[in-house]
Amino acid sequence: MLQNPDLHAMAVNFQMTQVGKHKIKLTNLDKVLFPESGVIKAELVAYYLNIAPTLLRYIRRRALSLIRFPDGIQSHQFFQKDKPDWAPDWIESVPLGKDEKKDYIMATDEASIVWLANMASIELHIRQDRNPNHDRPDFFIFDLDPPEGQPIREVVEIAQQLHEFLVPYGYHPFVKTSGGKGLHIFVPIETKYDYDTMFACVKSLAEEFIGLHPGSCTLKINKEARKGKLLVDIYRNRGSQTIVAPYSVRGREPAPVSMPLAWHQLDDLDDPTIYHVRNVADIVKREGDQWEGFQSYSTPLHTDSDQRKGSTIVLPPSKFYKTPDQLKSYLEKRDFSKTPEPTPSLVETDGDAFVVHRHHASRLHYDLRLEKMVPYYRGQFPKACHTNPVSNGLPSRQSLIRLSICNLTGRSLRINMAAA
DNA sequence: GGTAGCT
DNA sequence: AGCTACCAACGCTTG
DNA sequence: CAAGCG
Repeated sequence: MLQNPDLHAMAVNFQMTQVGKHKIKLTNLDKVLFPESGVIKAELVAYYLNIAPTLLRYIRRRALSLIRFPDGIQSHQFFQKDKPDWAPDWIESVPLGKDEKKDYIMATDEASIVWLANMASIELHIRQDRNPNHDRPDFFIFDLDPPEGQPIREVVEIAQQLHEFLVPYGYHPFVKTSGGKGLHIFVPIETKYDYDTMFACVKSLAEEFIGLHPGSCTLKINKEARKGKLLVDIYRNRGSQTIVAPYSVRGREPAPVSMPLAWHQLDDLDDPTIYHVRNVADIVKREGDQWEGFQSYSTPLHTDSDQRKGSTIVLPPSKFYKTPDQLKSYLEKRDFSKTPEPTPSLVETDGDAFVVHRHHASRLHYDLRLEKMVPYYRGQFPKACHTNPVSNGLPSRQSLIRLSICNLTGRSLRINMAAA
């Protein structure tokens, strides 16, 4: 007979763990959350712990919306934004919303991710802004929402068309699965526009794109009006709207993950549910995060004067992207006899090479120069894009990207990119 | 999943 | 001691 | 104006 009433009540169905410097009580680890696939809570916690370092790149300092399924996906679910007053004091939060009366949960480290997972927070949704710039989004979204029964290959084709459409504006779109049949396209932007400005810009892009593909796409939410067409959902690009985070699990069978992909991986994507809670951590460990450097690709929003004209693109000034003309004047200004650096030069290689320079300028930093043979975009980079810094118009089909890596904090790296 | 308020 | 309620949000369209 | 939808 157990004498301790607490011990009796809990039937020892919990265990303590420590993640970093925080102790966390994990409860009901054998509870089945996904009945068909048999995924239990221990697997959810393990997944989120393993993916945490990568996941945190996309959710750190973002107010979260949790979708929780404490008794599994067959039972009731609910949103949660407000931090409960019984949460550990090391769970960070930020007052937001009307009258700032809600204390939005933010994940800042692996421990907070594990705490969320133990709460059966299967889905993590994020805003497009990062604390403390809650009125300045740093990416925009196209949510490609196919009509019932549309084959995934048709969704892929539209995503690729949208990709090709956006690149000439200087944007650098990224794609991920939604976890269902949809695809999400994220486009990083500089953190200097309010939501209204961003939305107007996205809307004008979407309207032009739909004009090019009126038979297959629509902006109309109305069910009748969009019969059989894929909805290009731009309406999430507003403050207080959210979208499922990269690497979030979805609350349906077979526990799929919203999986960031490289564009070429769409070429043979037939079933988005091959990416799920049981294999994504291993895939990322083996093959890497396909959105690596996401933030470094941010660009200004385009303006009306940035319209493509003929075969020439006018890129807006950017601290990350340089046009060949801008680079030419930069290179002319450099005098390598006055610096201790070796003069950059092309090296005879198979195409892949790298050089690291220790560069003690106004701030100590390291320059990493990567040279890689890459095929033109999808084998046929549009002529209109020949001044894009990624292809750089080099006759040898070689792209050079200069990365300047500055160690600012001793812990994290800031990476600036420019074509070179 | 954890708590509070009610019976 | 057991039961239940709670846990988001907003513009837009439709009835 | 409430309900439904994304």
